[in-house]
Amino acid sequence: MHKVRLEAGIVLGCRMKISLAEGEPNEQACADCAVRSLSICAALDRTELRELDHLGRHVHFRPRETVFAQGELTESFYNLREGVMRLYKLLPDGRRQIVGFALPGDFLGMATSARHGISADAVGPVAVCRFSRSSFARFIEDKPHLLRRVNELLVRELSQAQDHTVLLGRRLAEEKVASFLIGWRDRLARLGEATNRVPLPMGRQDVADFLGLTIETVSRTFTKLERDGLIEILPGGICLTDLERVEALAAA
Amino acid sequence: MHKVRLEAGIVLGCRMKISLAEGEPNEQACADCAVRSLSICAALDRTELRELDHLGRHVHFRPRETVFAQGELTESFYNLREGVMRLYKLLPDGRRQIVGFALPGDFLGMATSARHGISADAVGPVAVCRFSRSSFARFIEDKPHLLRRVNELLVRELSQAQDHTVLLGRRLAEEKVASFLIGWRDRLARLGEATNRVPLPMGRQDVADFLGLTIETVSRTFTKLERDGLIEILPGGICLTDLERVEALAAA
DNA sequence: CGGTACATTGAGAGATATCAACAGGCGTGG
DNA sequence: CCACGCCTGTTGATATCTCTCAATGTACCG
Repeated sequence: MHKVRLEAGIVLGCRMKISLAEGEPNEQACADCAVRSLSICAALDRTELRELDHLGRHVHFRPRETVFAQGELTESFYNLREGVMRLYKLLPDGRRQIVGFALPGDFLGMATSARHGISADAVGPVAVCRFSRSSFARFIEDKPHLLRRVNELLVRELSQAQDHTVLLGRRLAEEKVASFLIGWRDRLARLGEATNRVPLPMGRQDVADFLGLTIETVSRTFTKLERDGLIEILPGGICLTDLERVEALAAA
Repeated sequence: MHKVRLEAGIVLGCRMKISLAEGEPNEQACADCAVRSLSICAALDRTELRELDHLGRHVHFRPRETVFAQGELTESFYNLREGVMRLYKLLPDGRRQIVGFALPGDFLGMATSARHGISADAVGPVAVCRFSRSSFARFIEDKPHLLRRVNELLVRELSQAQDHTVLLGRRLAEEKVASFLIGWRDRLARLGEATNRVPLPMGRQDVADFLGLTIETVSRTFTKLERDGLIEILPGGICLTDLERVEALAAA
């Protein structure tokens, strides 16, 4: 049996053209943005998009680079255009909890307080649109449709966080892993990658820190699911061999 | 040593005058609302408050009564005026995870989808302001200041959810309990009850379901913290005897 | 005073963590 | 082209925390 590495598509940012520029002017207009329909920008009309062009700066990050960190002053907001990001919190003794993975279209960095409550860094190569907090605040201030859009995204995020809460508090390792695979697959599906082959651009440690497990338990659980015929472990991802049973576990 | 029952103040809704009315007209105007400064209503001017008077209905719930349930159509939003509510999710097999406790000023029921993602019921007697979803949507639609206020509350809730996520995924039972006590105390403090005596209107099972533990573990952990001199267990609540050490545990 | 619901305590089981060893892929450099 | 080292992932043996099951205790209420 020959296993092919799961190639993540464009949304996961696996095309390796990386620029190191720190805030190049937007060579590409918002009007042509690939993730516009997914992001907060979906709420904007042509004029507003042109205005936004001047506010945002395209920035690229290499794998493992930090975009912003817990405790830092909130000076910018970010619209993720390409790639995957880890959002996490650290305890003083180094324990880490990943609160979520960000995908293209996600809007990051919102905070009531002056400082970021979480850290965010790039899983693979990442491209974002960066906005200065103050100018973005001015831009959004009097645009009810944009405010409603932000609202909508926040409610969705909150709902996701609540689901995650149930997973962490009340599910067994096997259910956590299955639930993660299904959830991740569904999110990718909304971006256009819809198969039962789920690319996992993040490593096992990331999965563990997301699910509140150790890396060993995640590894063992994957292996068990494979032995039981629910999944197949491929380099770079997972194939959901028996989708029904994985979904059953995830719902349990 | 004589232990006095911890009396929760007005915010916890322990004054037992309960009306069973199903949507009485607002006998009391929004302008005089005790929780206005805490709620989304803080963003409204006098005219808007009068308008809101006509949209909201005062409704009371008895202990354990359900305000809305997971899966139900989202027909109303709720502004909690008095009392404490449990917000939770159930797994098909009955496991329960409490995602949060609501206090006066909290705005409940927001959902992107047509159905509620969580259930909410009254811990003790509860008083809410109920708004029809559609009329509230119409009211808020073109009011940027109100939309910004809602965003602010959502961001705060999201941040709380993320903290909860870390607690569930990466903390030991002792840290969870300490963290819960500190967090609950801080929230009550913002409502005006600021002592080291923390009333706990919810039962042990609720605490357990909030912290992702069993009732026995919560009980044992309380007992251990008391034996170690960090807290004193009182009927109806907890006294933080050694605040420093409890906070150290909570931060850990 | 008995009943019921809630809380505490104990003993043992079980799930996951920890510690440790090993395997495989990949890039570097000889 | 192969050898080496590094990083990531897997597997095994044991420890530990929390759960489960069961009994007991306690407050509240009719």
